[in-house]
Amino acid sequence: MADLKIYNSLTRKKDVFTPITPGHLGMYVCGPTVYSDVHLGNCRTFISFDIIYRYFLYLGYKVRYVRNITDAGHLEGDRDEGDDKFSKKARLEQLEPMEIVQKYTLGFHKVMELFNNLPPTIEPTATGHISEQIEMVKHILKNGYAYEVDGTVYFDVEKYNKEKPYGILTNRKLEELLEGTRELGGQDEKKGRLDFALWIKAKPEHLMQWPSPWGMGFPGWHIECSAMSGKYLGTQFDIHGGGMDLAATHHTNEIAQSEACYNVSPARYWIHTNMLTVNGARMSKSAGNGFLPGELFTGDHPLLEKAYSPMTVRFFMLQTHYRSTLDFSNEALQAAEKGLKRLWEAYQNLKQLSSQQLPDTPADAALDVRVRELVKGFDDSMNDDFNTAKVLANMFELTPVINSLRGGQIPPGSISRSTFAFLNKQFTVYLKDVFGLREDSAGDNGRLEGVLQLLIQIRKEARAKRDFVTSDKIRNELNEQGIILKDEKDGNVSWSFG
RNA sequence: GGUCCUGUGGCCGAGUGGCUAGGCAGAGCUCUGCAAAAGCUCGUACAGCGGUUCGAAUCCGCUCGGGACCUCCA
Repeated sequence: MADLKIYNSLTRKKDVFTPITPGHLGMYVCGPTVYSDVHLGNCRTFISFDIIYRYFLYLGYKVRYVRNITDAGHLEGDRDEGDDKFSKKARLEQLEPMEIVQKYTLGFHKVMELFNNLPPTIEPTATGHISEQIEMVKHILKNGYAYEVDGTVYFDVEKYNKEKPYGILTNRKLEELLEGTRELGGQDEKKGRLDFALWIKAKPEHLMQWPSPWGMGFPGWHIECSAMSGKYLGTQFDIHGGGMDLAATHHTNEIAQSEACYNVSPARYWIHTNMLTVNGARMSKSAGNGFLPGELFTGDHPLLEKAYSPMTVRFFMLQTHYRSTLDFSNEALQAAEKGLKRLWEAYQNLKQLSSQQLPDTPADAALDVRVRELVKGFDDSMNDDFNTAKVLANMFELTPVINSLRGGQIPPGSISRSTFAFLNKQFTVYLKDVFGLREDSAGDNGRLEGVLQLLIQIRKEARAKRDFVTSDKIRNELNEQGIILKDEKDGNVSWSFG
């Protein structure tokens, strides 16, 4: 099999992927902090990794895909003081912190399902792994890379940096980082400005706190990923992923923690997905320019001209490489909607063709070769750092061939039986299994189909009698209901939702 | 200020040193009772200026523009 190349943030180039254990993949992706609704930018990351997960499954790997739910700690701003996000939100909504967690976790899962993302194989929560996190902090303390001040434990970045480069993931030297850091007022307890908390002392009024060797407190905001990835994937595993915004702090600190604890770099390949932007600026919770998936599906947002379905959005994202920023606009979304429709209808035409008899030797050898090359290109493109956009381009090049085969513009038998089988299999597998696209309006199609066939039959009879008043009435009124009838060359009539 | 990424035809977007990306929109044609759909044809783009090269949108330098990170964020 051809090599799979992955752009590795650690080496800043495309590396050939070699698993630690042949045939197995361990992948950790930073999940959401469930104190509010996920917005579309978050979804992009999870969709990107869903495609990566699906591609490894397609390649036959046994994958352990761990994606955490952050439901503890995390202060508002890294000031090591004040409220954590859950307590704040809990007070705001007058709920228990765990009710907040439950509410937004359920919402998150619902959205993931709408986008047809496969669930990870393990989805651990931070609150469920407090003892593992405490153990890890103890270990780091014992190894001398952390210190305790009045119930709070800090990671000693400068000491660590003397032995191992701290900023390797983003290619920065400690001195440069120090220059960029502001003086933190009233933060005397930290020895170094870059030091970050592993464990934080809780004030009595804190809603979420746990006992520890250093008193009542809660975990710092990087340790959970280190503890849980270590627990479920081992101290070193294949792939660690997350949004690009996490690289500079969160992932940098994860590497430092794992090195300080186990003396090993946690992941061999780091994959970072790029941001979703709106009018050129990054979509983020704090900027307030975030779209919620629900607003998108209903079209209920000032910037949206209409509603867009989850599959349109998924397809829209697939048209751009995961490491490029993706700008969100009505025009782009509408183009995606139409493009997906075209692709989907080609797929349906392909299914219609499946029963045809084909020769062993193609009548049109050049076409036969071209089809094979395009289909083969699916794997080649994915092997080049998951180039989904290129795969789609190939699919679109195959679309007129499929449609012509169906419509008769290309005579049957032009391609061989084996080529057709290859096309049929790969087109289907890629569309559904690798890209995870599915029919949007799956619903009451069973009965609707029957009714439509009746109307199509009546219209056909009217047309045979040249009663175009009746035939046009049927077509036009169905059109108003959002159903489009299409007369095909051979006299067949197909329909689709407008 | 520091570390990076990026600038492609009307819009969105892939991309390899030399061969048509693709989608959407637009124009023409074929088919059709008409329409829609489908099929065919059409744009010769790569921020600017230099350099390397037989040859660069693709490599290097500079200039200009956009963005991310350095502070919670996928």
